[in-house]
Amino acid sequence: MRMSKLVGRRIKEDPKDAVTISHKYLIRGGYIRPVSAGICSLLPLGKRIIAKIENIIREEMNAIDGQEVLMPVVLPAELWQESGRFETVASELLRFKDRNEKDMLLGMTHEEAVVHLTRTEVSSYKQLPVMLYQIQTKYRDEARPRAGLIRAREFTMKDAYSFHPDQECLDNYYELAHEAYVRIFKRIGMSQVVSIQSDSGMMGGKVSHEFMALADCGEDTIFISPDGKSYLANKDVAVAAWKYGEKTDVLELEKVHTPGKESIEDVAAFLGMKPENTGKAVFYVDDDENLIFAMIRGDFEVNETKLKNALKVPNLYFATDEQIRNAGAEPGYASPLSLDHDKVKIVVDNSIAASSNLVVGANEADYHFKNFNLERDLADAEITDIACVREGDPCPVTGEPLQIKRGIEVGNIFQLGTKYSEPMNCNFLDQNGKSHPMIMGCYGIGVGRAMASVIEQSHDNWGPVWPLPVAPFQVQICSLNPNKEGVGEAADRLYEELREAGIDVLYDDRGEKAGFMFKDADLIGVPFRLVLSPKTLPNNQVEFKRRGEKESRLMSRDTVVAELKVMIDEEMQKYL
RNA sequence: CGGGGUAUAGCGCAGUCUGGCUAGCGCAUCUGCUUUGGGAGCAGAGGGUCGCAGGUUCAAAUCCUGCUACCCCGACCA
Repeated sequence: MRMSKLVGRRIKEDPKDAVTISHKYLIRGGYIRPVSAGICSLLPLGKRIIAKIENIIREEMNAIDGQEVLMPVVLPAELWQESGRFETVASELLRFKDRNEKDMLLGMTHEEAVVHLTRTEVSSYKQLPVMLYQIQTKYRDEARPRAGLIRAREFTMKDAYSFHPDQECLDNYYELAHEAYVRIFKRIGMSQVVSIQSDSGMMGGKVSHEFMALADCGEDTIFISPDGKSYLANKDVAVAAWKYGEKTDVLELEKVHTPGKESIEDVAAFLGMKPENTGKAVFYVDDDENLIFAMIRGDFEVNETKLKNALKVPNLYFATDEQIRNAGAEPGYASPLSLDHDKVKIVVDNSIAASSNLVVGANEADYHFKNFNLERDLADAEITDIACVREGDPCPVTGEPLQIKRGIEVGNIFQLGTKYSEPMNCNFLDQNGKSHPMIMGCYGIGVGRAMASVIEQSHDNWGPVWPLPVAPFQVQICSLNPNKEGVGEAADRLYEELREAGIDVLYDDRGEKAGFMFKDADLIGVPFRLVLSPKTLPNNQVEFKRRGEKESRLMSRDTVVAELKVMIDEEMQKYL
């Protein structure tokens, strides 16, 4: 590619709206252009990178017997009504009507579509297991797109779906898919990707992992053991080996006057105690307005994801004061004592069960009780873990203090089970001619998000430093003073030779000032740079520099093509 | 969906408070000359529905009303 013809201008200044590194460089380098909030076009440079990422993904999916398909972006609502998701998924699903007033939607994920395909094409145990995948545009009507490609409304996704006759087969394949994902991210050149335990959310299913690119701008919070491998989990599901201290003798309940002390900190300070000597009450309601009373020790926060999973409800909302009063409790002074158990579902954290003589509300303004003990005062409560892990809490595996990191979710894998196959009648016949729903897994990768994540992890003050396997070009030629000493003609010849050698080469033939071309080259981030100039060409030499390194060195013009081929091969080996 | 901010040339901005010459600056673009090792200089040129719609006024980028879009924080997020 000749730079004089390349569409996509470089921009000298940071765009005012961009906050993250990847967003800035994707705009400044001429990789993407925004069209609307969370919607953008890919320019030639961006498209080249995306194509390389897609090909790596494709190779690895094919290597685990995946078959590539392409499903529609526009789907009929009836398909989503079969699974029930047309109603349950909220406003991220863009719905519309066609000219015949038929309900349609833009696909945001394709479980329904792939089940539709599989139930018509696959019916025997002899055909299983099978995995279908596609690389396709998805649309999610995000409430708040941000950070360029990190959270977009329209984006490219690789989504794969596997079908199995039994759980063991899925377990085995899930492991294969996990290994394929590890290879994919290594080949893309992301050095810091971890697979963590995660919540499966609206996708359903039990076992799931997220692949997180560690980056400060990431939206997800991850807890990691200090060794970086013993324990890794999303904050939504993270657990810790909490030590709650010793149980002590149960004391008599004692009502105390605590005027105006509503918060845990105020009450504890007023009574000369610590937050961990108190019990905190948090009220929620679910979609059916059932009231839920969650109780946890004062020094912890309730983890709503854990609570949702414990209650098996999709959504929880903070209860209003009115709803709390209707159940016989007093906001700010709510108590597990004297609650109407018929009107409220009670869930208690392990921390409460493990503690003695806590301060709790008295269900009466300006009063608390001392010496609450679960086993005496609330014996029938459901006890489980609904606590948020805190930084420094002991790792459940090693006991070391857990660390917090931020991550960008670039991929995820789920075991779906029969969540879709059962309601949608995706069945197969076993050896005995008996019909069973297929057991499913699904496996996603955000392609654009992966490109942005590579920049987040691989850049310097001048632009991205692309790993060779995904770089838009492998080699860039800068021709300085092309009208002197035959530099221009020599650069033309070198460009042709490199192309004939099968090397992806970008040729800056514009004859701009050196600094101008170098700045552009930095923004394009091509791994290998060759400079031809009147300074070295008369000696039959070209300058060679790796992107990201300071030092350059001279190469003989006669051997440069061969040397580059070797270097490219060696460099590619590092990512396998 | 709640809170905050912005909207003037392709990009970045000034001008708006206090209404008043032909709406300005830097970068980018085009022409010519000089330059050429980390975003060059000189000279010239093109480019605007001042987000949209109403209103006030002799006069609106500027004041008033409504709307829209975009960005940031939060809620939400397979």
